[in-house]
Amino acid sequence: MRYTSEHKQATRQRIIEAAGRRFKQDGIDGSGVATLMKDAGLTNGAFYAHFASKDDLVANVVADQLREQRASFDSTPSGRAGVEEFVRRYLSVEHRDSPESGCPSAALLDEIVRCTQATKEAFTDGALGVIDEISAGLAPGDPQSVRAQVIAAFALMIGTLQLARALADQQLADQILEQGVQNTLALLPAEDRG
Amino acid sequence: MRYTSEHKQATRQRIIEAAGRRFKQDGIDGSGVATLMKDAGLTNGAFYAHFASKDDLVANVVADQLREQRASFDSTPSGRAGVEEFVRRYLSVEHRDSPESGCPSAALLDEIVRCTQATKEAFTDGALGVIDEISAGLAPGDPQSVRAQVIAAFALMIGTLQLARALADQQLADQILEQGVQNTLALLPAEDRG
DNA sequence: TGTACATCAGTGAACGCGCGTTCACTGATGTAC
DNA sequence: TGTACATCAGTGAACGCGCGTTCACTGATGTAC
Repeated sequence: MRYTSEHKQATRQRIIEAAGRRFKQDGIDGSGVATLMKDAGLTNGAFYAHFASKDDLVANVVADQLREQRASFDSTPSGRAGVEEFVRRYLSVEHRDSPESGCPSAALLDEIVRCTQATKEAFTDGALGVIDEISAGLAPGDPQSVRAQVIAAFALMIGTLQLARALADQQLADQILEQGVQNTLALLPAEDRG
Repeated sequence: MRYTSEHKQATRQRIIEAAGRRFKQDGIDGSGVATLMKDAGLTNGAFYAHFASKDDLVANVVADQLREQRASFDSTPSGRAGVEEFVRRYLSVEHRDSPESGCPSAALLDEIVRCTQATKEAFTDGALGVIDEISAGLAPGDPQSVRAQVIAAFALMIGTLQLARALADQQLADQILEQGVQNTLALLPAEDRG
């Protein structure tokens, strides 16, 4: 089956996106190459025509996931209102109950810590991209002025979502999400700047 | 080798503590039973005399880790000063660089999400124990009044430590820890109550 | 007190299985003539 | 335009390995007499 180079690129992207969903659902260690390829509608042997190793895929998936998250924020309204909407969606029951289509940091952060240097670098670049995107939304003229607050808000959202997911008591988890929204909004600058 | 029942209990505890360290370093999925037993100075076959399965061990490790964390907080000075000391130690470079002897939530939270119900229940009970211990330290007469703030502070500390560990840029990670201390202290009640 | 026996924590080899990875092969398409 | 050939994305079986788990066995200790 000889195809155009576009075709191969499209397949590669399909593998990366399917792996993103699977990793967030079952963990990186918990997802085998054969399963990932089946998710993408292929057999295991084709994997190494696209990636040098599973570690190589992981780094690409992390980069792609954060690029995607940045893009999703880019399409929300700018300014304080947009950020508030983002925070409420992030700390929603829907997001808590659907990790496979949600934030890669909340689902994978402590596995990423144990990954290769390349993956950690992909995470660093991607996470700073997301943070700068949010900062620019809040303070278009001077994103640096709010960056520390945005990082703190992001850390609080990640920790809150992880806690809400891990708790066996659903009512308590609901409460924690609600409180999380208030606490996160309080950490962010009240008015648009710049 | 017939021993007293104390001996068996001591061995069991040794396995649980060794597994705690190993899990926090290499992840739950990343730690095999044979490795865990070798860490405890035993061979793999003895494992099933102590635990029904690896899942059973995981639930016991999670419970033990949080009990330990609660006890470590119990031994810090009470009141706002003690909590501040706790926060600074939690968000220190030493804690960032030694996950194997650190907070189980920061190292394992998103793996715990994917564990059995028994493990999530062990986490829920243990985490509430830690949170109530901290709350009681801050407001001895009325811990409930500060519980939501303590939960938010805990979530922020977990997210911040995970971010600091995942970032490939160490200088940035250092900054994030420092800012994390300020933000966490700001979330907590300023004065002792009760 | 001294000896024979029962107990059972721990050993270490083995089980089937899924892991990441390799490789000989297939066959639809693009290209050369 | 029609045909022969080269390409190479994808197939599927196989590799050695470590996984979680099982099991026949060992041998130091506590107990019975």
